[in-house]
Amino acid sequence: MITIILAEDHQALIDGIKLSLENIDDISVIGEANDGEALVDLVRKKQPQVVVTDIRMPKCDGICATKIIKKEFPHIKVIAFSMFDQSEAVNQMRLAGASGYIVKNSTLKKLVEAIRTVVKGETFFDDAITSFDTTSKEEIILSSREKEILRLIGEGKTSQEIAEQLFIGKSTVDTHRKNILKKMHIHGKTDLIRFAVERKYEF
Amino acid sequence: MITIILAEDHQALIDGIKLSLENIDDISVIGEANDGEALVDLVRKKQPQVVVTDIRMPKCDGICATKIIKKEFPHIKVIAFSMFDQSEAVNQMRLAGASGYIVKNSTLKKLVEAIRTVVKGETFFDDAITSFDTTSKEEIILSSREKEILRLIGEGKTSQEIAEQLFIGKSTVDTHRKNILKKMHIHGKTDLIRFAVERKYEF
DNA sequence: ATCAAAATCCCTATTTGTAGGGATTTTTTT
DNA sequence: AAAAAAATCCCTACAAATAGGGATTTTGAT
Repeated sequence: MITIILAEDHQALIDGIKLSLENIDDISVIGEANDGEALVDLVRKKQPQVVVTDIRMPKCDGICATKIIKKEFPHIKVIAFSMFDQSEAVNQMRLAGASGYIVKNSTLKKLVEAIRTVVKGETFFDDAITSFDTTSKEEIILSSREKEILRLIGEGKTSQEIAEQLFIGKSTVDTHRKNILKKMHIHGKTDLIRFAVERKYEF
Repeated sequence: MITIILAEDHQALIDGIKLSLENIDDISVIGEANDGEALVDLVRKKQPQVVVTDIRMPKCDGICATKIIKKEFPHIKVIAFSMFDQSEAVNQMRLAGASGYIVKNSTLKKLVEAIRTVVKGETFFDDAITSFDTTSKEEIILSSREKEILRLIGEGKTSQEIAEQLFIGKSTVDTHRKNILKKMHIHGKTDLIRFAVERKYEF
């Protein structure tokens, strides 16, 4: 019997997946969580064989949760379950230690296949994943100040407004902005905002 | 027996909802679609009592599909099922003729409740919907050129690049930009991009 | 054929962001 | 205590977007 824990901030999706997996004899859902922190706590308590987690989640995202889980329990397999085909996110999950990645608009059959594959020690990456750079070893780590500023950018604030809110100079905000762009290999405000919007959960 | 059709571009979610509803005696899922066009076709063929549809969908979004359905079959109730609490989207769905609105991270119980409520002729709007302007009667209708430009803005293109791609002047693009901002009561590029990104399906 | 809407273009001015460079101070880690 | 990382600030220059104004042409519908 394969024991798994589901993490996903949309309860309807959890309910749906759980119900579907009830018909699968060799898989048992032993827990569920709606955010990263709850997931990590639950994993510590129940120690499942596989964790299926969304990437975008409140409190501590899938990447963050995976890092903690893999550090404490290297044998537990993690499968990322994402809404979008974001190559950067895939890569970050891979670096965090995830063994599989499937997009949400795939069928539940694929999920079952992925679960069975990772428990065998193999990896399972969805065909739908267009491009992910297996060569890249660099981890994008934003400092807390950078995350804070990125969040405010995503909220639509200008550098000037952010500076006033944080009681720092506009030049400082601009510098952080530049560093964020550099770290993420991004050019232009659109990509920055897209990034901020797509990651509009807690950083 | 309440007959319903589900429309949602994420198959996993459809599978989950369908399975959950199988245990509900008075509700029967008689069809499913992954995009707006397929939904409208299916509704014409099967004429369900209720349509539960995502807003963000390929080809013809939930708003567009709802308008067509309500025009051809005013008696069919439509419930919007959205990922986000976007007040603008809620309002547009309401104007298009939707009888209900629930966010996806609510439980399936709420969905069942919503379905039973709308068949009685009542409306069901999720408590999670923070603010939606019931007074506003204005429908935001972007012209096809404006939609095209909004899409390109969302892809990260600058006015200059858009102008070159469409073989028009930069000033024209700027004018369209201004008109889009005005029509949507939006200020600043961030909101514009947020809008474009959140609506990154076909317009 | 006429009217309205859509699409096209230009002007000025201001604000905001990007891209380089450099520099200091504070905090954290080793 | 020394090294590394994070956070702070400033400079110049250029590109891009916003906001106001006005104007013409094309297209679609009655």
